[in-house]
Amino acid sequence: MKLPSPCSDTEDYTARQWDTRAECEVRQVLDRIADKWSLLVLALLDRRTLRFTELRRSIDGVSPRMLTSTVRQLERDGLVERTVYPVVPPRVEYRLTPLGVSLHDMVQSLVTWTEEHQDEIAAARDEYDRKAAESAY
Amino acid sequence: MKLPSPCSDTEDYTARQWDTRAECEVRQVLDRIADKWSLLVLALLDRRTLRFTELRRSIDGVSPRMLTSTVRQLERDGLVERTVYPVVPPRVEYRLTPLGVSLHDMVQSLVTWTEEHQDEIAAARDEYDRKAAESAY
DNA sequence: CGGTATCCCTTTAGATACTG
DNA sequence: CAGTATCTAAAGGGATACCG
Repeated sequence: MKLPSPCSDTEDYTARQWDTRAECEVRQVLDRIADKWSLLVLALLDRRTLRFTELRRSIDGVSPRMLTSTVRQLERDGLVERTVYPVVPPRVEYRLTPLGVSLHDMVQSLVTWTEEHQDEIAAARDEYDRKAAESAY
Repeated sequence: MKLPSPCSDTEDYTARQWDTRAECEVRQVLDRIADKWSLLVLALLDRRTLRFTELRRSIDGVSPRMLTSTVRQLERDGLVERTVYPVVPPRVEYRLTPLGVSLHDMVQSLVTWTEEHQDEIAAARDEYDRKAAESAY
């Protein structure tokens, strides 16, 4: 995803001027946690060290290309630590950094919010779809 | 975005079994707040009612197609309320529902997390890029 | 004013074969 | 084992013209 972002020119998120820089920090974090596999990796590495193939087997449907790309981005952002052991066959281990743990905690509270409100959302959707269906006649 | 999701088969997010249903609630909420324009709309409607054109003018670069799609999804999820006044020319107003306010609060705490850790992330990236650059030689 | 409809392009992700 | 390379498919989003 690109441009616009909930970054304000001031310190206040609710300010009226919106930043459209791709560099916006909030947007970047959001893009990271919202991508298709990052959250799974973050959760699997919670209090646990896993190797590449272990991650791959634990995440149903991920291709080696996407898993590599995902862990590399997480590593680049300082959320995951990658350790290469110079042995044959190669052994590479992944674990969360303290920053990764912190983000995982943040995500947990989003999960909690979702659990608390999923019924409301579902009800809203049902009503919306029902009204849409009846006005189609 | 599609399939996999940080939904467990149990109540516990940290459980080991991962759900790959597109219906996962967490994934749906994440997809909503991570899309390109929803967060901007949510923030602009904070404590404020705005008309379609007002939103459009406030969000730099949004096309009518995307703005319509964005507010419709937010409305369907019960986050935004859309009120049509049967006058000519038409008048349509958007405002947050209590659920929308609640999600906006949740997002605010993500913003806060990001502000608190953006220096760490930036430092990690710099180091990663620096190492990548030097190992390229 | 508040949208829809249409077309097109870019980004993202999946499949698969291959390698140090 | 832990990836990389290449190709393809699909989703997301932009531009623009038009309509009730």
